[in-house]
Amino acid sequence: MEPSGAGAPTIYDVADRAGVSIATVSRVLNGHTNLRAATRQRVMDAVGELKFVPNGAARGLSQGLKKVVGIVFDGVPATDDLLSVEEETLLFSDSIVRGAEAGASQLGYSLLLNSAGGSSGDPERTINGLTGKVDGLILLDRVLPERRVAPLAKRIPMVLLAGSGRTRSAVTVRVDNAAAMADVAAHLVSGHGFRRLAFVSGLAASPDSTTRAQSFVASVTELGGTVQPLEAWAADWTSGGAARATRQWLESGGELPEGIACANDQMAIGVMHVLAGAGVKVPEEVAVVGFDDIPVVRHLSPALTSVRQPSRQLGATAVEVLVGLVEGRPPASRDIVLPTQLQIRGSCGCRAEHHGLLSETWDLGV
Amino acid sequence: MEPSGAGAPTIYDVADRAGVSIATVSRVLNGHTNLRAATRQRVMDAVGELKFVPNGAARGLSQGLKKVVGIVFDGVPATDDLLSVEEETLLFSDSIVRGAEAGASQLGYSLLLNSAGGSSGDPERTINGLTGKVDGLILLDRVLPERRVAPLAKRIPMVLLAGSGRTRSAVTVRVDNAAAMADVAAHLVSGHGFRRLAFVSGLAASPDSTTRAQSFVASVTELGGTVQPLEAWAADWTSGGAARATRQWLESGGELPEGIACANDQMAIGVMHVLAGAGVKVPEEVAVVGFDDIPVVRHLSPALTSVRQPSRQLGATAVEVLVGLVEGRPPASRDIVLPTQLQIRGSCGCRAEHHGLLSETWDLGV
DNA sequence: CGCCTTGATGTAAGCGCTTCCATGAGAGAG
DNA sequence: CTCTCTCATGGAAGCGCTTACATCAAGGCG
Repeated sequence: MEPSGAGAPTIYDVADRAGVSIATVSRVLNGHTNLRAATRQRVMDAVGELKFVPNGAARGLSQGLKKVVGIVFDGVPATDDLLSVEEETLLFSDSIVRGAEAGASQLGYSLLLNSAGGSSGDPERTINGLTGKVDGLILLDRVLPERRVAPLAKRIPMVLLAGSGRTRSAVTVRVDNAAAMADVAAHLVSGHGFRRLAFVSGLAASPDSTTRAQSFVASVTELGGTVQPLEAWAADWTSGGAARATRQWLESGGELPEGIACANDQMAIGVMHVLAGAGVKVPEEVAVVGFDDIPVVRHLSPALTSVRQPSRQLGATAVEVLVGLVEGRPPASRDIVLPTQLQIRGSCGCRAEHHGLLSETWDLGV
Repeated sequence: MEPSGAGAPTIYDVADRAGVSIATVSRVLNGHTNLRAATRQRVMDAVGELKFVPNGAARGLSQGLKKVVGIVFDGVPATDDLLSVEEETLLFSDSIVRGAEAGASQLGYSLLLNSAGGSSGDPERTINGLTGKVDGLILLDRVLPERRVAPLAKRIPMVLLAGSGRTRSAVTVRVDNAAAMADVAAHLVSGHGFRRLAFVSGLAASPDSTTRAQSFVASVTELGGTVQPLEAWAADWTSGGAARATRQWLESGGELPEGIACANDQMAIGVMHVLAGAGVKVPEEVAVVGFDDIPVVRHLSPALTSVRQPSRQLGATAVEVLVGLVEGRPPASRDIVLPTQLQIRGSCGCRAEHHGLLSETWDLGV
């Protein structure tokens, strides 16, 4: 095998073989009209015989359009035995990526995958370099602080995925955090009749966390409930952090709320872990609700009630909007919001606990 | 924003600004020696001021090297509510992809992601089109039948991931299925002293399945055990299929083996499901072992003993080899084999069952 | 029956970059 | 002080493709 397709047939070879000019070949390749059927056929034959595939680089150069969009997610440490709870998070971005890939290929684009941050070095350098290889860029939340986004967005079409929606510098595609937490609040307060609630937040710097917190507090209050001080239940997105916060609250004699909503599932798991250790029964004594609906939460006992995000949709939509931007079509909105869905299970008190091998959501298709 | 980076600075702009020729700019950009320090500095300044990023397409065209490799995995139905066991499989290819991405970015390459098959139409067309955009291709097992691989591999550097290793047309990177099953056999026969075993296979057409089956049978036999007829326990990679096979065996009065090894985890889950339904205790009456070590199996009760594959490694290695191929370095071997590791848990009888909220492998880092 | 129109095809420029070759300016040697 | 030789730099070709423009043949019209 020659180093890198040396000797691959070019459009000239096809033209020679078909006895036409390269312009004609290009025309049939691009589906132009105004071509005699016989000519088109001869060209197609030559293409087939030579197994000609147009060189994407040349095409990109001459059209100023590479038909490639990039997606950047936050890198994770490159250990192979990452067996902690946090591994489950990956599924979230992976499934966004799958959605994006599907969307891209449907539009005739390819998806360039890049992680940034983590072990991959300076995210800004990485992203900047990418810029030359793609027509547009999708940034997952948290790969770049918001103020770094603006200058980049000026130079290349860009959409932010799962950002706050408050960024003015780029189009955002995200999930309706506020509505989701309103749902949770409604279910807990109106549905179950709980009044005294708590909210476990992620890092204070994260827009996702603050939005969820604010919306939860607002909704609960409006419905006549109260939320314990957010600071007391502040954590950092990890199960460990949430466990620590929960333990401190209990040990300091804090009153047990009737329901605890968490900004993500990992933290809900941490909370349940500590509660179980302290002999507090879920959901009998306190209800727990998560966010993200990562797969594993269906297998906890009780199974965790959680907010499901349309992650593939998120990815597909982001690509659609981005390609629109690239091709000069303005987006319908600068802030595109997708709906979530509350997955009700046992941890809020809605269903019996599950201790079996498999939960009922597993369809074995037997 | 202009449609697609129109007006982005080019190497000419940089040259003008720095008062040098484009050749010189190109040299400093590519780290050539033989440049006066002052010149280099002026160029770098201009690059910085203009925020110049070289156009990848132009570069690719002129060097005949795009610095992009593609990875093709098998597409899945694009439903967003794919809540079945099979969802967990995704984690396997996703984590290969992550490994590949890491490997690529370390080598200065980018990763082009593509699914083929499934809802994405004719895989061969997809892959063929990709050919023009990349310098080399990684194919995950099962995206293309082996005989279709050869002609493609002739035209572009290619590595097969998780293939049989018997393909002569392309370099293969895979896991040591044979050794893995030998480990399982050894553990069951020599470790636990079982003699009467069974093996649940995947689709007969899959090299992964046949290799695992053969190796298991050979090892068990050599160690003095016996394996029930493979045909009786033949399934199709899915939990439903395995459940069906198990049920049939039991209902037809087949003797319960002392241990059941499965070609993947989904099938192990299906088997355990049926056993539980039939009142057969695992691991007391029969041991069950899986393959892949997907995350969820740690949360079954009993937790499933399974073979862990170094999936990130697999991806990273594939990229390394591929880039070597692209750059003209022949691979160390045409068939690269990575080791697996047997994760011992409760389902083979090694540890107490786990009914708690969390299994002990979950490190909360509290 | 010649002129203008229309449709099919060829010609050539140019996309932004790398790189071979040429050029010119010092610098050391004679 | 002139002659090579070296090193830094510029000139220009060419990578494979698209596309504006030129060309040419055929047909409709007066």
